[in-house]
Amino acid sequence: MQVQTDPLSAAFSALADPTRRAIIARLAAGDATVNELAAPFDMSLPAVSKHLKVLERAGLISRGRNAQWRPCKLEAGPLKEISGWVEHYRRFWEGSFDRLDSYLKEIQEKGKRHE
Amino acid sequence: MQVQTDPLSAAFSALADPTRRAIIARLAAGDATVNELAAPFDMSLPAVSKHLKVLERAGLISRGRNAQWRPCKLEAGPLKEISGWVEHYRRFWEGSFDRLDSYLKEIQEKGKRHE
DNA sequence: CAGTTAATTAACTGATTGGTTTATTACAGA
DNA sequence: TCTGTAATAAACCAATCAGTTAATTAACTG
Repeated sequence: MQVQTDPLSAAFSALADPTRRAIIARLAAGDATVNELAAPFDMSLPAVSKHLKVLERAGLISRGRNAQWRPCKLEAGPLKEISGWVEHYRRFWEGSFDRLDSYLKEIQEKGKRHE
Repeated sequence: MQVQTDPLSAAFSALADPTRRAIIARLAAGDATVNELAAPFDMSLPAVSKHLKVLERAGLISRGRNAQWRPCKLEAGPLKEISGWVEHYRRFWEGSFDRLDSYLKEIQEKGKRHE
């Protein structure tokens, strides 16, 4: 199961599945248990459990414990990272050319440090 | 190769790879040929060609033809879609109000759920 | 035409993904 | 302590992914 990818890749990968995005959307309305999250899907419970594990490993959700229920909670950190990443390209669907240059320079610096 | 997924999934999936994100970053600085794009990577040319195909199928790049070169060009439509999707969750990483809000919601639900 | 360069296709490989069914763990309540 | 419920783990499977090397297509050049 997904070994040591960088956080951004893990987040993108986790969101590249409609089921998992639907789970995120559901959690935006409030915390929910695994069974509650699984209800809308024509899929076994273990399958949903696996999706939740993917989301958890990507940091997109956290899970608490309340008796035998494991309430899931949306954690937006990775969403913020994705937003930050994609916003650097905003000029490509709009008109302004600000801030991209510094981003590219930053990337170039990282490359020189071999990353 | 990747059969008929929805556009958003295809875009997220395409971006869930550091090599492909680096290619996107490079193309943000201007169009480039396959060899130019492949240069920074310790990877065979066919491997890069495959990455480009993934990006193309996701609509993130387009390819023209200039003699034997295939200039690649960034297409930001899918990036805009991702931006739109993720912005729906902005409230989850802005402000401490939301954390308090979900905390209160959680407390409240402890009493009335699973009656 | 022959030779070179740019890029893709083909065939193959090992790892990962997304789902299944069955078994197991953890807890609550009578 | 026994039973039911919530959830995960284990084992398995087919499909996809990310890379390789070797072959092929397509275009320019001498």
